[in-house]
Amino acid sequence: MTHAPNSRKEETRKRILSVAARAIRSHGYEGVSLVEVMKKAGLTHGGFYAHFESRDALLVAALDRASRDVAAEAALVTRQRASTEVSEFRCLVEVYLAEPLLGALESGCPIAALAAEMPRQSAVVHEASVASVELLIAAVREALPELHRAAASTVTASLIGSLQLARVLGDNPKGRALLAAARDSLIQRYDTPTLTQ
Amino acid sequence: MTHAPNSRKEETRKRILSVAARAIRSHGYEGVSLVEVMKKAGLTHGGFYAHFESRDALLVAALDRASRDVAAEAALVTRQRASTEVSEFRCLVEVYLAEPLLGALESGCPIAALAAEMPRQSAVVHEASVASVELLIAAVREALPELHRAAASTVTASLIGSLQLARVLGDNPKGRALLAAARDSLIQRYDTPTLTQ
DNA sequence: TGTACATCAGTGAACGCGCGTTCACTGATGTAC
DNA sequence: TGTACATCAGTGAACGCGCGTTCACTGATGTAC
Repeated sequence: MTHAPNSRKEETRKRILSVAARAIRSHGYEGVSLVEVMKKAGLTHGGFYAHFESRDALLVAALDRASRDVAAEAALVTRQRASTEVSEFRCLVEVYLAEPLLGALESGCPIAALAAEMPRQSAVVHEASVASVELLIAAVREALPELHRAAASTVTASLIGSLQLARVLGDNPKGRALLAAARDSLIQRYDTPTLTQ
Repeated sequence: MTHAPNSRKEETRKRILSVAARAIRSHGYEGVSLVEVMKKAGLTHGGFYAHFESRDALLVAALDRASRDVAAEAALVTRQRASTEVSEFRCLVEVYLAEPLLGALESGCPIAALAAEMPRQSAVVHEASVASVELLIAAVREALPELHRAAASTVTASLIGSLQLARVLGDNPKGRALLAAARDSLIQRYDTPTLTQ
């Protein structure tokens, strides 16, 4: 019945963070409103500074949270399919460019949602953004067959660019076709056994 | 000495539009401030509505202007090199992923700067954005060797994704390396004579 | 078990600021005669 | 050429609004005895 100290506060903080991790993806760094985030977390805005030092601190934590969530989902799908013949790279591409993401801006990779805003953020937010881009490139490198690991940054760029363009076209046949073409192209080109050309 | 009617006003409008075409790229749709745009055009903010019906109307016109500027530059470079052996596709890639763009957010393709914001804009701005994405894909298709035209949307996604990621890394060796890798990868894969594989 | 008190998560009013938009106006330009 | 007037591009004050941040407070939770 006794809780660890700070347990209730900690839960509230997690709730705020979870709302914020969705908000940065659906509205962008600059579109996030503290009042809205707190409201969606079931609180009034005044309590915010008991949990985060500043708006920037929230953006940094939310980016981290969103990145971890996407990485965890990719890892989960990969593990689930480990027994089949589906490669790690194919799993990554299919998670990253999954069709439901077209209509769910609050889900999916935060870098696809935020890349263009990253260079103009404050130093802390920019630095966290750079780190998160480098982590994504490293994750893509790990998932690629050894033969193609040098292409990691190019593949990452294709992933985020394709998701963005498909979302602009919309959750409709045009957007879905663009997404499918991107998946096919990446898998055909890079999902080859290590030793063949 | 006599000017055509509206000539002075027309010039002012062009000046505002030119400032706005840079502003949407350096600050995003949502980061554009009318007060700032007017100030940079050498005017006070009150006069804005004599030139544009609304903020949205400016965003639409600025996107159009920026898109045309980039297309014109690509066409110019292609024409300048027409006598050499450099292909149209290679010119496009080199203009689109040119190194000086790393430190010049106000230049370059507006879609790289705005893609993630496009799905959440008002109907008019979103529609203009979709049209501009489709125009870019069509331009890429035209520039590609015939053999590879089916890959137009995938190539476009690589272009915008690469420019964005390189800009996040910054105007430094890391950003330049990413950009160079993207150029090399695209040229190596797609800039092949029509009939060879 | 029951009362008294300390802790602390969350509330809501207030602040100064920049935004998009409106509008009465000023003053320079260009026309009429 | 010179004066009187109309046009119209641009000015600047004002509006209502939502923002990030601060802070005195309330009221529920948990501890001491």
